[in-house]
Amino acid sequence: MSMKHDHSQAVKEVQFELPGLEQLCDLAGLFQVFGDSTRIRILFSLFEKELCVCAISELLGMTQSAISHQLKVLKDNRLVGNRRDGKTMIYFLADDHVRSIIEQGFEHLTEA
Amino acid sequence: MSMKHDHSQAVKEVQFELPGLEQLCDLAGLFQVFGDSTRIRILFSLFEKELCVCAISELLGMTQSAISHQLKVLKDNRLVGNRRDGKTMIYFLADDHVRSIIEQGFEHLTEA
DNA sequence: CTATCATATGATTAGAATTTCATATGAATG
DNA sequence: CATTCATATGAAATTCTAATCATATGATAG
Repeated sequence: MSMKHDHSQAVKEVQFELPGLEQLCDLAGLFQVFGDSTRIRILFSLFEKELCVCAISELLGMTQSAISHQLKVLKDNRLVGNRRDGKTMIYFLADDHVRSIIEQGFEHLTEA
Repeated sequence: MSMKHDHSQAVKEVQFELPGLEQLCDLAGLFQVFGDSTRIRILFSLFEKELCVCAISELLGMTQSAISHQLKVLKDNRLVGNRRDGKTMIYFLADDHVRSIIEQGFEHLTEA
């Protein structure tokens, strides 16, 4: 933790430019939502068209409960929206930012 | 898990367009790396200038060990590179993709 | 070549996160 | 209004993750 050689100058410079801790935690929190294969698969599914919970669980071969829980996470983070249609609940992508974030990630993978 | 109303058509259509499971898992894995506040703070620090392990741990107020462990994760995922300079090890951002991914995330936060 | 500094790493531990299971809610239908 | 379908949710259980602690490695200086 402590150190003998000096870098207080570099530390001060960087510290000055660094965004606040809270903001950086929020950002990490956002990426964390994308950082789960189930949620990523849900988001990709919704790229194509809006879908009900039932269809998503069938599509991904997972239980309705697991999907519902993850949809709640996505909704709490405003990455998806939903509307009721009779008994079923239809989920859709909240906005196109979601697309661009995911596409950036995809590029990083495919170019390396 | 099973369902009475029919959406086999929607499921098939989306299934056709969906990337492979392995690729989606890789993508989730990439975002997971960004999804930790310590790692995000390290990356932001490196936005400004390259830094040694010691400087980063001082900057973030965390132990050298914790920082080293996270730097390893970042390096394994090719988000940072490093070079040795005498006894110290200098870390730097691997490429500008890292910047654009993070900036996309930032925009999503600030616009909502 | 011994001591010291800087970093890396393995194992453990503590805290999170995700799935499962059971059950509750809410809407439609007869 | 009782039943069924679609979804939501709380709690328990299992799996993962990140920080800590102790120690190892690698480089330099004396």
